[in-house]
Amino acid sequence: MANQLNLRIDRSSPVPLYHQVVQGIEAAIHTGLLEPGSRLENEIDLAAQLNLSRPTMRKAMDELVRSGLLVRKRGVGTQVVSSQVRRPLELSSLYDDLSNSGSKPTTDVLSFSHEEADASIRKALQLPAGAKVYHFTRLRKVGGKPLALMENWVRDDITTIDEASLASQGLYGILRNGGVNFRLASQRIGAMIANDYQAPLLETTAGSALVTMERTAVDDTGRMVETGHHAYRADSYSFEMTLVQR
Amino acid sequence: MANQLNLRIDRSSPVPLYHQVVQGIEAAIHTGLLEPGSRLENEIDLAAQLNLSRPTMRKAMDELVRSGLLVRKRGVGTQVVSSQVRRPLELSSLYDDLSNSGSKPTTDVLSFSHEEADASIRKALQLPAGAKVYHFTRLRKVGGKPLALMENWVRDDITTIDEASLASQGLYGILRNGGVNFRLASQRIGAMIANDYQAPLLETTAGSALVTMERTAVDDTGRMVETGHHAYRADSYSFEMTLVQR
DNA sequence: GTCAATAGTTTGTCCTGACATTAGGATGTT
DNA sequence: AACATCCTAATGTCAGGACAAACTATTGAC
Repeated sequence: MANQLNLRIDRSSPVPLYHQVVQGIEAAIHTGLLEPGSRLENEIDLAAQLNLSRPTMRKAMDELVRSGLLVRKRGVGTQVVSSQVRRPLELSSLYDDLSNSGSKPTTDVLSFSHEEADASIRKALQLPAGAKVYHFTRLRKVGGKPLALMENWVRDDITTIDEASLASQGLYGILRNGGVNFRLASQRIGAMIANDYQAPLLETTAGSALVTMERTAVDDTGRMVETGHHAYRADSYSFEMTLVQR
Repeated sequence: MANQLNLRIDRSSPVPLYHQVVQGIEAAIHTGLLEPGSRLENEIDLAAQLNLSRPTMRKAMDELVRSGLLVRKRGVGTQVVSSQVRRPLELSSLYDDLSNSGSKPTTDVLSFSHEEADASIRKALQLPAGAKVYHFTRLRKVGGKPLALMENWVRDDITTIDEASLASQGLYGILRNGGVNFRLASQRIGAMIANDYQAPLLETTAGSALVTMERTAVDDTGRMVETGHHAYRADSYSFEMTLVQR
């Protein structure tokens, strides 16, 4: 008890109250103020201390439980989950992930075209016959070392894409600036052996292991915006995620 | 308009009302009664039709949005997301996944021991020095064909595990019967080349691609219950998931 | 001393009500 | 006819209350 979460709620802020609580508790956990395994005060007292209603407090805790930071148990209380588990896989691009982790990614655009979509791409993006798409292949490097080989198809009725912008920023950044609000993506992760085309580009030998990902992203209007096949060097990349039981 | 969702709410059921709504809408989507892209009626009317309050209706829709089946847009309405995207990766075992998809998995227990945990396992499971764990290796087959090679370590202060039960059911089933309530798991997915030990067991050749997964699972009391390294034949298995932007 | 009934605490569910914010269409003016 | 403005409809946020269900710990009985 005496948690003293040091939370301050700014009612004049445009940020929703429950989200301010989420951010506050997240910060408390990350700074170590709330230790793993420690119990929080009960919802009603916490809400009262912050002059919030219980539903608002509960909504905040719901989010934290969903993201795996807290664990609730009826009749017992709410605990900070033992740390060491990572954040869930987010709907972000490789470029963002690398930038956020302090690296400076670079991109080589290996091919670029604006062409009519073939049948498989039309199916993946749910486009009518004759629709055109941007089709390009990129090589992503970090610290001069190649990490990923990416081939993508993007529908062309949203924003224009050119080779120069692809070389200077991530695809998702371009699309977001073009007004796309991503909502969800479905992806499949597997493995394959590097072939003679991939191996020299990724500066590895044919026969080495690659992690593969196929992804299709959907925006808030339900349109399939982008689909792509990516291949990563297995010795440099893996997908990390946290699954939460509901 | 006139959606006629055919939902029936049973107020005497122990299943929470919002969850009955979730199940009903899920069923409507899967049976095609609600087509991809179609708009739902607004929350207030839907709630009124089912004699529910709006918060209850919203809670149901929140779940569906979270799982990626619906998309909401303020001022506009709620849409069924274009199908073709799959369900999110769930906290379940390979055994369950295979059983649910109609296959009949079998398990060969290659090794089994009850031994003192070494330093790396103690760290992964957060155990004190001298603690003992179950350590075993299994080969999972479907239709007689090998699919996965799995090595696991399980803490021994929860339930007893023996070779016979491992051969007849999945690890998560054993642990659940032993009273473990899983809450979350963190896992990493990557790739590797089959080595001389793995290749013959998986009936493939050394040098072929494998998908690897390392997972640590936590129960509702915050204890690390299980950790393991798995290797799957890349030509037979891949991880499929849906990411939802919040 | 051991076991079962009980009381209290905490989260889970559900309700009614209110106002804010946003998107998009309708309206009116230029 | 083109444009800006207003209005409407829908979701987003927040409050306060009530009861149910589950777990803990205490109390009581044998």
